[in-house]
Amino acid sequence: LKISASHSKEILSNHGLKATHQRIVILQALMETESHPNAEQIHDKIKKAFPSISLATVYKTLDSFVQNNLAEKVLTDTDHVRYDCKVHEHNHIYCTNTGEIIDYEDNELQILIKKHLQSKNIENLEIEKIKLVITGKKTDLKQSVFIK
Amino acid sequence: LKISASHSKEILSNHGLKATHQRIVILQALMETESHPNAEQIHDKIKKAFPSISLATVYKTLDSFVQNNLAEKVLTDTDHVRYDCKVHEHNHIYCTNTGEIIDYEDNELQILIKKHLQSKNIENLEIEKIKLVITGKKTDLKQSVFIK
DNA sequence: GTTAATGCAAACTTTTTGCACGGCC
DNA sequence: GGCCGTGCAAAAAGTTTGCATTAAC
Repeated sequence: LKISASHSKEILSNHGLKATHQRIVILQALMETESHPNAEQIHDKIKKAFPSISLATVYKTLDSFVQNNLAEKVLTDTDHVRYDCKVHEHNHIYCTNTGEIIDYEDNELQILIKKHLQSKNIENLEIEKIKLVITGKKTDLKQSVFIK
Repeated sequence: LKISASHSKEILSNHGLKATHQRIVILQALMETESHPNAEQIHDKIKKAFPSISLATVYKTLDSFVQNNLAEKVLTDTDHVRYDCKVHEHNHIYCTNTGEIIDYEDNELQILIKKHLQSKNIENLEIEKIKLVITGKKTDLKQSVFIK
């Protein structure tokens, strides 16, 4: 999802963040990268157009995005933290062939699971969100997973 | 789940791993720790009774457990790798208050989700396993989450 | 006896921190 | 102009590696 600098600026303001050049560019990069990048990948991507930007700033900025509900950390089975622009509750498919993390949106599924959990009535737990993690292999590597 | 040294030894052999003193003790520690520890926590726990054990060995051993399907890495939203004894497919509850990872087993749920995914017929994906991650807060911190 | 695992220390990778400087509101 | 964000470099945290020693089968 490509967004303009002014739109990025607007999103930052709406989330109570000062719209610095660095944050504008990092948010743009995060929103237009589908692959759930880590801090270093975002830094690499931005450096071409903005060579002075520091990796430490990317770390700090991504942290501030998470604090302000603009992004969330993605759980991986390696030890690396990756980021996902927070749009709405969605699930992830981990491809064990390629290491990709693919978004899987399925509102019906979300409702199905929540209904089930409600019926189970888990005591002493206030559920904030749920996420299904599907691990598998893309069988046709030349082609993206097609979500019906 | 407490297990004896001889039982631990047996499990290791059954998984094709040489039953060294270190591995026996690490497996015992992992099985009896409900909190999904990381390498350092396991090392700390073992050191009391086995002061010469090296942290590097704990890392190597946990890796070998994962390779041999005795354990699996747990995905956290921090950057730390934690471990879970591999028993069977199960879900996790992350408590945002305490940082705990609590197992949630619910076979009905597993079946429900799988049926749904089958009906959705996701193309080009061979599903290996699914795991639901529930994020929430334990409302009564003095008491453990009770799974009905 | 042979082969593989362990312990140590050093290296490496990823992330965080402190502080002086600069830019946004 | 005041305050917060940034860049730099150094430190910290977490994990891996190489190699000589030791233990399992």
